Parts: sequence; C-alpha cells; structure tokens
Amino acid sequence: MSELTEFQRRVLHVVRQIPEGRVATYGHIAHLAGSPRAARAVGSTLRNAIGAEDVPWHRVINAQGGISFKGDIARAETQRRLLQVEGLEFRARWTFELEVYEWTPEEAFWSVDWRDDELG
DNA sequence: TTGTTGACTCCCG
DNA sequence: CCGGGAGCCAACA
Repeated sequence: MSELTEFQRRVLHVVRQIPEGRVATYGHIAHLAGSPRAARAVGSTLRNAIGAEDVPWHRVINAQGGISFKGDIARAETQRRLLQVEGLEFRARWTFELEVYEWTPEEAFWSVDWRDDELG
C-alpha cells in the first residue's frame, strides 16, 4: 500500500469528477487541488494512478489541448484511444479542440448550457 | 539526505 | 512565434 499526500488525494478527487468525453488540463487540476503551480506534480500523480479503475487519468491533458508524453508513446496511444472511444475527435494525431471538450467543475452547477442564450 | 528529473504552465525577452 | 527560467510537488538515484 502506498501513502498518498494531501495534494495527491485532492488531485485524484478532482480527476474522478471529470465526466466521460470531457477533459481537463494539468494546470486546471493543480489549481483545483490547491496548488496552481504544481501542474507537473499532477502528471506524476496520474502516472501512479494508471491502473486504478476509478481514476480516469486519460481525461487529463496539457494546456495546448493535446496529449503529453516523453518517450512513453505507448501510454500516449492508449490515452488517445480511450478518449476516442469516449467520442472525442482529434484534429491532429495528438491534439483536439480544447474549447470543445474542456470541463470545469463550475459548470456542474448548471444543468443546462446557458451560454447560448446569454450571448444571444 | 541531497540533487536531479519529470504525463506542466506561466511569464519574459 | 520561440526559447529560457521560475515555480511546484513527487519520484528516484
């Protein structure tokens, strides 16, 4: 059994709330976990979380709207496949329209998409 | 225990 | 638009 830090527990808690077919950036997760500058640590936390069934690690991507990987292309391929299965359409091999799929917990407070009416 | 590295991001030149 | 550096928190040697 491994010990998790407060930060890591918060990260996993937030990630578990990302809905299917939606994504959130490392930076956003870090922010929600209480350490806005710790985007990097979010990555290492998720790395250790691969395999944990209740943690949708693949729904966390970089600020440019793409899949991050250094060397481990196998993991990246898996992540891309999982996202595609959830309905996400890529515009390039590793990138997609972040504005279309990005999720923010704030929206959970709204049962409908109010933005269309708002802008008229 | 200390130093380095990493699924990152933001800020400057 | 691109490259460098700082900031953050863990993992690892």
